[in-house]
Amino acid sequence: MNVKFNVVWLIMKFNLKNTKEVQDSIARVLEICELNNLVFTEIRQKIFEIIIKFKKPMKAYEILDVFTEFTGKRAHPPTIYRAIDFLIENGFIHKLNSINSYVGCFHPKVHKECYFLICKICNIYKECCDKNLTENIFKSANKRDFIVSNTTLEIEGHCNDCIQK
Amino acid sequence: MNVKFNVVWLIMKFNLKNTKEVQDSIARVLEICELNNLVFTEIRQKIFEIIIKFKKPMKAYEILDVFTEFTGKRAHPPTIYRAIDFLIENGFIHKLNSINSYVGCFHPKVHKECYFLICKICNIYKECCDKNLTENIFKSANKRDFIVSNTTLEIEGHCNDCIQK
DNA sequence: ATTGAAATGTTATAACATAACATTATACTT
DNA sequence: AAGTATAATGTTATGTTATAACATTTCAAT
Repeated sequence: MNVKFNVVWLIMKFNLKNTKEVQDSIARVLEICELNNLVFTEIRQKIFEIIIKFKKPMKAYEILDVFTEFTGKRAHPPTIYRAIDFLIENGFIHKLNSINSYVGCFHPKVHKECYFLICKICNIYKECCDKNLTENIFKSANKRDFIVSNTTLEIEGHCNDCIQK
Repeated sequence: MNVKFNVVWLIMKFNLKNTKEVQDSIARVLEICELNNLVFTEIRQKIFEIIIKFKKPMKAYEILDVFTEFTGKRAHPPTIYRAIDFLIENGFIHKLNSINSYVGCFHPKVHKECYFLICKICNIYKECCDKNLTENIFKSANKRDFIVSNTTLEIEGHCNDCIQK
């Protein structure tokens, strides 16, 4: 499938804009890399930027297309997936398993567990932390003699904006 | 990849045994189909049986191989995926998005939302209902002006048996 | 300068899933 | 019972998501 037109359209539409939120997240990531001696290469930066600025969950091959578009040179899937691995590993982005997509993290390293609201209509997502809920999940699992290493909580439904319309 | 040996080995090992739990679930599903005029065809039954008796999350192509093995005639992916769709739609099985696998439901239609514990070591899963937790999730989402249509909660970690060892 | 580890480039293919259309089964009407 | 509409299945091909494997480059530490 030729996703190109679609992606270009989306880039134009959202222009990968630098909101305050996005800038803060990027600054925070740079800081974390500095502090932890993580090699935040050109490729990893570009890919992180694309994901965080896109504001919607991105498919790996969408990222690939936008990346290629941006840098001018043809990239291959492993390039994207390697960067994705790095970014997930360090908590800079998250994968939404229920829709095979990737989203930027707006408070990297601050939280251990968060969950996601995904609007089925506008496709926008929201990253949420709820300490109480997280504790509740751990407790529920522990009660069943289970040691939690990582959780996936994804909630699909309709966001407020789309309900209004 | 030739998954055949592996699957045969697994069938022999677990023998797709009819535990009380499995029997109850099958009986319950038959009942639900009866009540709701659902067409529970041979194919759908066989595939449901394989999944529920397997006791571990199954990949679609594993199901395909076991199904082919069982029925003696070569099946194609759409056959499996169609049955999977039917079974999920009616709440007889669930998909674990985080590991692209399918698991049988041990209390079909009784619950609306449940969550899953997946042991990283032995690969066994446990389907759990926690009314309190479910309510908590809904509340947390509603607080953020979000109307929930469906949730995915998958918890990876270590089960008690594997911790003991 | 040398070298060793990490990152990237490149090709190929594995793993997961569905589109599209042909055929068969079923159950409902007349 | 024959006709017919709908659902289910068969079949081929292909779309989508992700990784293996090996070659090359980069870059910091000695």
